[in-house]
Amino acid sequence: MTTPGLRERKKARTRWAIQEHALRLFAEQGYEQTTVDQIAAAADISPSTFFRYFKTKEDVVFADEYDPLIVALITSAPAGLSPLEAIRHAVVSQLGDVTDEDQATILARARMYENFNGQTEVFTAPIAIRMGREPDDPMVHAFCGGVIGALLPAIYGWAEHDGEEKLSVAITRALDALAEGVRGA
Amino acid sequence: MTTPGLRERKKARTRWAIQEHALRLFAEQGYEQTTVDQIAAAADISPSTFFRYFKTKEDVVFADEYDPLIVALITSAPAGLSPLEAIRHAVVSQLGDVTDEDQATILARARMYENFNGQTEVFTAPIAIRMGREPDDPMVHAFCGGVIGALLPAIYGWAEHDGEEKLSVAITRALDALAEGVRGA
Amino acid sequence: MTTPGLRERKKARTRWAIQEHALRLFAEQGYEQTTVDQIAAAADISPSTFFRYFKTKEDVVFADEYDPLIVALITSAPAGLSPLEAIRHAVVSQLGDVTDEDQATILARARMYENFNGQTEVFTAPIAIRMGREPDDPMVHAFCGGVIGALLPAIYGWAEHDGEEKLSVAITRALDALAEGVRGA
Amino acid sequence: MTTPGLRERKKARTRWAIQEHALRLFAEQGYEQTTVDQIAAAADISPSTFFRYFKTKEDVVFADEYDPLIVALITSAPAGLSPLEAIRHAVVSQLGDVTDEDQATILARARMYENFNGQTEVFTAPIAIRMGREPDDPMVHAFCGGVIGALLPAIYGWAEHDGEEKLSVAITRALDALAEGVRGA
DNA sequence: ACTAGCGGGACCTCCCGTTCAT
DNA sequence: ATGAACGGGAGGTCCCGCTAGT
Repeated sequence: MTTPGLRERKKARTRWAIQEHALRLFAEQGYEQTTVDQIAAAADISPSTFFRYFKTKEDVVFADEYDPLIVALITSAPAGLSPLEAIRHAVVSQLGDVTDEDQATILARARMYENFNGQTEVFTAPIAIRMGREPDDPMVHAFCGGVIGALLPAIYGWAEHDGEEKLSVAITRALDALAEGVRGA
Repeated sequence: MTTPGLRERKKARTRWAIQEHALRLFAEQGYEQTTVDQIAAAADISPSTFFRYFKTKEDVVFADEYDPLIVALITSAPAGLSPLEAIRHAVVSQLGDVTDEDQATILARARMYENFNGQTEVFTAPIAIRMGREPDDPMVHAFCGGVIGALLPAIYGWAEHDGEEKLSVAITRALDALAEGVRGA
Repeated sequence: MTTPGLRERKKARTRWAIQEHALRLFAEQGYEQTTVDQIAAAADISPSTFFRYFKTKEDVVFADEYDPLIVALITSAPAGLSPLEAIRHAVVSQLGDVTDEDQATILARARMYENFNGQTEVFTAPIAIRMGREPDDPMVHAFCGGVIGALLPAIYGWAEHDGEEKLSVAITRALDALAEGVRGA
Repeated sequence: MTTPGLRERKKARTRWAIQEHALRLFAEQGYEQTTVDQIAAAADISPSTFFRYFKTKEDVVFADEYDPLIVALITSAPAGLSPLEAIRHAVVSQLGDVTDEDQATILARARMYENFNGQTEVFTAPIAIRMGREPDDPMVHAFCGGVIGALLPAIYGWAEHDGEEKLSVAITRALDALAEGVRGA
């Protein structure tokens, strides 16, 4: 078992170059506005090579080799922490020393979130009132985003099982799970 | 106050037909697999008419006239409820008597959530262990979805303001907001 | 024979409104970038009404009621003038008191000329050298534009008659005609 | 200096085939009446390949590799010739042995000139009278085309500089430039 | 009658899979 | 085996003719 050969190193470099340029372009121009051809040109490879390294354009954003780190951090968080605290611990730990490239990745991912932004207003507007805050307060967005994030997989799971149980049951369970995870059961 | 005239009624009928068939097809074949031409054919209109009513294919899913109802329900929820409980109250109320069309809309929206599913595993896997549940337990997904939902707007807002404050601060605040909203401050 | 009825006046006003807004939009955004729908919206009519007044989008630019004036001016120019001088006389006379609307029309027409600009370089570059001027000197462009303008109908006429005579003959005649008209024979 | 390789040769052949068939179809059916799909079918390629080689449909007509020849011919024309004579010399030289393909290109380009034909009548009608010729005499068209060709860039340049000087000044200069170039100053 | 709306079709861009030359 | 070129097909925009409501 020798040190990774020249081929492997070159492959890694190519992969890194693609991601690097793709994320930069996404940040500069937006995800939809950036074409695979542009990325390929920037990384000085052919478009087909792009697809050799990443199955789809989306994969550039979501292929992340740092994910295992988060997994490890959550797993190894102190046992007394609630799930929410464990995640906070892990995320904040990892993001403490975020490099420039990581920033680009994060930004690119976040940009893709724009697509989903539209429907949050349904919740943010009335909730802002209830919380006594402005409708564009980050805390309102965070909370409403969290609720929606909890609802979506519930609805999706319900839809997949085609109504075996009532939707309201699934939703109630999801929001309970959110509360439980936050509180620490 | 006259009757809305044939023109308006026809327009409304067309719009409804497009949405109806689009959502049905999305449910049957998936969103990506359904083409605008298919929708147009099913609704018995021309593809260009489709784009007259909805600027993009996505818009069919996210144009929802029932949203105001949710807003009203949250606003009018009993004052003592925490934000989370208020939302639960509103959502469950509205979904109590969900019609078939609503179901289709809900399902279609949820299907689009698939795109975002990829990254939840980062959290679900280790959290499932901490919660003593299976990795595909709906409650694990609900909680992790909620956390991600809270994180995304925080990250996005941070990216937009280009690092005025540390990312870890923004994230901490977001998770606190989630906790506060859940608990009821 | 009464004064033009209300209907006629309204029609004239509509026509004027269309042209007015169209030319304004062309000037602001460019011809290609302006859609008929935008023009219709600006003039507060429906797109189909637009086509009732102007057969095509192009026609807005080229429908010009002041053309007869130029014809009259050229015809009535002093007899001793060469053709070129007669045209100069007519054009300069009319353009002496150019209104704002006329300016818009002129500008719009000229913008459409952009499409033809590409091929002038073939002549301007070497001719600039021969004339001892810069390649973007207005006089170089004027002369080369003139030559091309004289060549095109010659070529086109030749193509239409499908080579009854040699192309070089047609071209020679065209350039001679240009010289003759300029000099005044 | 190696042979260009199969790849390059094939590429050149494809490009040539597209242009060949496109120009033929333009000549047969007119430019507007010919669709890109038809051209692609005739050249036995896919429509998307068409757009790989030419950014727009128009580009097929205006992409011309023979232009450098004209430049060279004008540049190397005898020093004593007036600009007009130099151009005549160059054009007639090149068109002396015009191949069939060249003919097609020329014809196609000239056909596109049709779009601009409309406004020449303003000049041709009265000028024909002054020149003592028929209104459709080729020489009348050549001369008037030349004048318009000279006027257009002047107007366009004037519009671009937004009226720094009077339009009549720009026009006078343009017509002077035409005269000067024709006469040989 | 006048005009709003729809149909049809062209243009052009993009993504991604596949084929074929090197 | 690597990668350049191509194919196929969808999305989205625009123009303009035609149908049919007011």
